[in-house]
Parts: sequence; C-alpha cells; structure tokens
Amino acid sequence: MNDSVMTIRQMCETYDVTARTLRFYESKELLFPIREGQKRLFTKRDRARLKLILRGKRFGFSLEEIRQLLDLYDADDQQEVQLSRSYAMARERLADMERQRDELDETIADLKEQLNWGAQRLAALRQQQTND
Amino acid sequence: MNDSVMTIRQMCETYDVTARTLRFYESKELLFPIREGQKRLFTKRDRARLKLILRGKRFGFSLEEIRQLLDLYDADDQQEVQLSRSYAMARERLADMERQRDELDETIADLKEQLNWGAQRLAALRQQQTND
DNA sequence: CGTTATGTTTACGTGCGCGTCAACTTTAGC
DNA sequence: GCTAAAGTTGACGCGCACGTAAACATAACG
Repeated sequence: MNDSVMTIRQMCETYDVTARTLRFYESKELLFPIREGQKRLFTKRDRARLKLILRGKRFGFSLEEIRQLLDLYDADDQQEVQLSRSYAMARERLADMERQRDELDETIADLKEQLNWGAQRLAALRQQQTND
Repeated sequence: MNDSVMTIRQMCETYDVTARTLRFYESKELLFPIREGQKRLFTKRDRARLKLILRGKRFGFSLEEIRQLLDLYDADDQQEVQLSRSYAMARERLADMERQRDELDETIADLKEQLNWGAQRLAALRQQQTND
C-alpha cells in the first residue's frame, strides 16, 4: 500500500517496458530498486531515472552514456570531484544535443523539399497515365 | 583518373567509414557501386546516398528504414505505385523527426536547468571547503 | 621480376540491448 | 491447504551493424 514504491509489474505497465528490461537496467546500475525480501520495489527516484533513460535512448545515447548523465541528477549525494566530472560530461552531451538539433532541422528542411519534389513527380506520373 | 567515381579507399577517407561498412551497405542494397573488373567504383549517386545514410543513422533510423527513404531520392526511375509508397513512408519519417525535434528541444531545456542546478551545487561545495 | 598496396570473397566473431525459456520461490485468493 | 499469479535467478539466443582474419587476385613501383 506504499504509494511511493511500485512493483515490477506496475512499472512495466506505467512505462511500457518489460520486466526483463528493468532487471537489465538494474544489472547495468541504471536503477537501484530496494528489496523487500526477494522482490524489487521501485522508488520515485528509480522512476525519474527510468524516464530519463527512455528519453536518452530516443536520442541515440548508449546506456553507458545515460548512466553517466544520470549521476548529475543525483548531485545531492556526491563529492565535488565526481560532481564536477558529471557536470563536464553533461555539458558535452548538451553540446551534442544542440548539434543534433541543428542537423535535424536541416534534415527536416531537406526532406520537406524532397517531398515536394516527389509530389510533383507523382502528379506528373498521374497526368501521364490519364493521357495514355 | 575519372573524377566522377571514387575507389573504396577514397570513400573511406572522405566519409570516415571502413571498407567493410561500404561493402556491408552494398550487400544491404543501400549503395550500388559499379564494377571495374572486380573493383568497386562509387559514383556521385553513391556518395549522395552515403551522406544520407550517415545522417539517418545519427537520428536513430535503422538501415532498413533508411533504405526505404532513399527510394524517394531516386524518384526518377520509379513507377507510380512504388513512388507513392516511398512518398507516404517519407511523410511518416518526417513526422517522426518533427516529434523528435520537439522532444529534443524539451530535453535540452531540462538539461540546461539541471546544469544550472549542478553549477550551484558545485559552488556550494567549494564554498563549504573554503570554510573547512 | 619481386614486393608492396589495394582490392576481393567467405566466414566467423563481437558488443549492445534486450527476448525467451527453465527451474524455482513467494504471495494472494478462494 | 491448494492453486494461480507474480516474482526471482541463471543462462542461452537473437537481430543489428559492423570488426576481423584468412586466402586470394590485381596493379603499380622501383
């Protein structure tokens, strides 16, 4: 009945991942569910981390990169050396993302152009068929 | 001495990929180098396609998705049915990319916030050390 | 003419991110 | 008290995107 923790099934349904995935992430030290006997209980912290993991994946970051990034979000319980390392890491990732966004904008523009081209080609092909 | 084609080595250096990668892409029908005897010669078309492949990869598209997208860029020599299929595919990919960009913008904003937080934590830690 | 560079095919190996059993324990409901 | 549901730990498997090594062909250079 503890609202602040979730079972593995609840996690699966809430975030649309498999139990295997959650255990896998734990084995990779991305999540740290507490144990009630054998069973895993996922805390609010785990949920926040999972959201960031799923986000990071969508942008092509590896789980290892994500793991390092996550450290910044747990800045509270860290020493200065570690924190400043995480900080530097995160700044680099940020730069990556900004570059990625710029390139994405370009690619979107290109693809739109190409779509217009395709639309014209299609129209031409259909016109031609009418004349056959 | 034909400027319009490149050997596999030239391709590797120009686009920073391995020969294995180029052969692999050919096997997956993403590239179609012509043959001079045994040797592959990569045309301008191959180069244009390779650029798009590398782009697509950066945005998390699979090689198979990229292959289908590429068909739109070769719209010239296609039948209507095929072309309209490519066109629909490309529209979907475009929607994907636009969603991805929006999410990326959000993520960038979040990460910036988190970086400010980290900077403050770092400053606090350093201040504390001074007082030790 | 031999060597070095560049190319080829074939085929097995690898790292990542999980999927998929198998075998077992624990908890919940009737 | 028994069954079904939900959980656990191995451990092997798989698809993708190549890496890597072997064995060989071809061409260029000195």
